[in-house]
Amino acid sequence: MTGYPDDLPFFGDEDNFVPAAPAPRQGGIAARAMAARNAAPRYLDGLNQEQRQAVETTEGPVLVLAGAGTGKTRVLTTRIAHILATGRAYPSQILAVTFTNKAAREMKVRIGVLVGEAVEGMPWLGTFHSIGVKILRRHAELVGLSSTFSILDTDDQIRLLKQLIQAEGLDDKRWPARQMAGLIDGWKNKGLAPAEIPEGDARAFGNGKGRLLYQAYQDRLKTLNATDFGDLLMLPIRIFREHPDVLREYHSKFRYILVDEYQDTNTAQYMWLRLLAQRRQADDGSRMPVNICCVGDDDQSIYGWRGAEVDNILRFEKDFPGATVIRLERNYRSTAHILGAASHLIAHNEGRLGKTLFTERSDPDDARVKVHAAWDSDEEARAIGEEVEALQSKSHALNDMAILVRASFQMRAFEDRFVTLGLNYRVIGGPRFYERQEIRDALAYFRVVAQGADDLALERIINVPKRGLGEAALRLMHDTARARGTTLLQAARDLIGTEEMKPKPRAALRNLVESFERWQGLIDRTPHTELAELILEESGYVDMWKNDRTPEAPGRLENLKELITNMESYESLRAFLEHVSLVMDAEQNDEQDAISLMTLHSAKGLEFDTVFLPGWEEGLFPHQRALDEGGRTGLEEERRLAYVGVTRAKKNLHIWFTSNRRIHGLWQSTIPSRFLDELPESHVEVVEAGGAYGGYGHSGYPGRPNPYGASRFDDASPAFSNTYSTPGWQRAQKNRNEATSRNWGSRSGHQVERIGYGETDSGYGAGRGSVKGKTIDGELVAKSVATEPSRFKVGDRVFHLKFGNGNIASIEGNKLTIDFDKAGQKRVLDGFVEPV
DNA sequence: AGGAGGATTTTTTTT
DNA sequence: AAATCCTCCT
Repeated sequence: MTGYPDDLPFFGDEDNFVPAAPAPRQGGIAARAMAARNAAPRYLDGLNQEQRQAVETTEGPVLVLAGAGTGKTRVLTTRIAHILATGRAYPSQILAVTFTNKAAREMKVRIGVLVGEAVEGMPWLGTFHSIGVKILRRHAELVGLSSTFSILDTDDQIRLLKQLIQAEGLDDKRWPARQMAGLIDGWKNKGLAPAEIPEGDARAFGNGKGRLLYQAYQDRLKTLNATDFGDLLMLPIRIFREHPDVLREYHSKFRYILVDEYQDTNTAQYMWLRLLAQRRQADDGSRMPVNICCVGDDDQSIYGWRGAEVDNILRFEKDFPGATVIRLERNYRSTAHILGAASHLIAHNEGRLGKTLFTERSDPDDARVKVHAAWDSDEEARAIGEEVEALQSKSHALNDMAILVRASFQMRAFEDRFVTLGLNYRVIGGPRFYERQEIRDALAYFRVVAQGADDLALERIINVPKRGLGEAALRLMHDTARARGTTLLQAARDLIGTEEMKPKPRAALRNLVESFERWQGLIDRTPHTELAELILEESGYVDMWKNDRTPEAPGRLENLKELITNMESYESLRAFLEHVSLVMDAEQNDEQDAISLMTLHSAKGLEFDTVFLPGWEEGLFPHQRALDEGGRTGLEEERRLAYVGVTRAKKNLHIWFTSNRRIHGLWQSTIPSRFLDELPESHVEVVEAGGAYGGYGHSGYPGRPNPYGASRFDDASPAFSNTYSTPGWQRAQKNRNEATSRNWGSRSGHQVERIGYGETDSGYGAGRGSVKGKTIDGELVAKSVATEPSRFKVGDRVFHLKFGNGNIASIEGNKLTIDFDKAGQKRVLDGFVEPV
């Protein structure tokens, strides 16, 4: 064990923000003594030459280009251990940023192993966001917040924006809050304040009110004493820029900066880093080295859609002149076949820094990458389930296997299958614990108690459980709060003393307000788990679910219990709330043996002996939307995602595609992914259908009954043809086809050869265009309905799929009132009926 | 105010 | 197909 030097003072107190203690001087007696004691530091054992260089080049800017499976995390953790062990810095003087909480956790554990307990003293190891909060809490008043500010989740954010959009007199259908949230997020990722956003962006939303809404949103956040996720990056940047003295504090504090997954940093994160790293002068006027070390792999940049700029990594040497660039190209993870497949695939991308991964493994027994075909997603899940069971019986641990999907909806088929098989599985990053309705409600109660100004939280639970405080009551509270410039809770308090409300809601409101006051009074006197239980009981929230007869109710009560249990490991309600807002994931127990199921995105950084990659079909992977919105860049990002997937596998890799997949409830035939063609034949083996997986599920052939429910491969049923011969749908079809051919026309050579691929016209039309088509359909159909005079006139006889035949009684625009023979009078949209 | 049932939309990936 | 949203009815 290479111990952390005992004689170094421990520096763990995060709140003790003193100017940095001087680091032990290099070459000083103490340092030399330590070096002697650690003559051959064991942590360097087993590193190859490049890795060792990356660990030992502690001074100056360093860029480590680390390909998949080349020991990147090991280098990072060892480097930190090295800095600590050689006495170059105290734990609190190292800033280490990761992207995910998972990665931060793992690094903590691994440094702990290398260095011993000193890792507890690394207060600045975390994600960009968690470190951002820490900085922001310290200096909140500099940006007009108080240090108890709350962090909004996406739900709150959207509700807030919706209010603002409506307040501007805009139609929130035409201008969805979700979209506005996306825009704001994008701007914040670029570090742009409302005044700085491009004019074009500002005009694009809400009849040119984009900028105004953004500003209104920020103002509102300030009065709520709240931030959103983007602010956790933006606001520290603003503080650094506007308060050089604060920035200087951090300059002298952080002696070493390390950044993981540098290829995924967005512009705001980049600015944040540069502000911290690009100091010019030390306090005594001498030039200080910028000890920043960024580790990344341009081939694994998969967060472009979130604003990540691969450019940051390509530009590193310009930003930090004199940087040492170290390449890690020796792969320790995968077989030569898997590595060969991955390299060949990623070589189809342009604009790479270019690395050549190699391995010294060569075992003739290594399996090639296997490509399998299935009829549909059910067969795919069934066959993979079988393969998993077969491996299991050959004593492979489920823990060593993973299924990596492109989109989370794909997970369901596997979950269903594994439940039937009784196979343990673990969903990683799936539907998150803290995003469940009951958990969010409970948290909203806690937020109001802990942060009385949290209007959004109060709004969320004001009528949950039902207390007769509906829209009218809420509107009154809002108006009062706005008129007096107070919080919603204060407005409620004021209102119960007046006659403005009807007696019934007023009593309910009084009851609630008094409860909150009582709970708030208990916050410092009662253990927080106890208080939490008390709140959920007294508010009637628990009873609400106890009385709920839906099948989910018991599960929800379970979740609430688990929530309370989770809270025990935090010291206060506030600490817990902070954790939750940053880490939306509850920790999972990886004790028992289970196969992992997750998206490709959340698989980055992990590895498994056996990996299954289902759903390699055009439109799904590469995803149609990535293609439509990102063009060539989008395609390349998808390819990098495929590369990430392939390189997760150590020994066995199975890739699957199906001929049919259900998209939005409709079966579509699909074309195998172009990425399959980009795999090198020498490393791939195509597993013939038939054999073990042959006879399944080809139930759609005409003449055979389909045991799996309706399928469009059966001859179209009357109901089916009815639905799809409505004029609205036909118009949609026509538009879709036009849109599709436009797409094809504008595409470049690469796709042309694909056309011949899918011989079935349904594969081409339905599979490809459908996603895009739908979006376009929506608009075109809506427009034509709105502007054209109705195709019908009063008295027409029409047919409706659900209600049968009837006569049109009256027409308003595209809405028809129809007297149905059987169903009586109904109002129905024009597109849903057809003339008889 | 609240519920029922019909209409509409949804799914890419995440801190 | 399922979840959410909306409208109308009680």
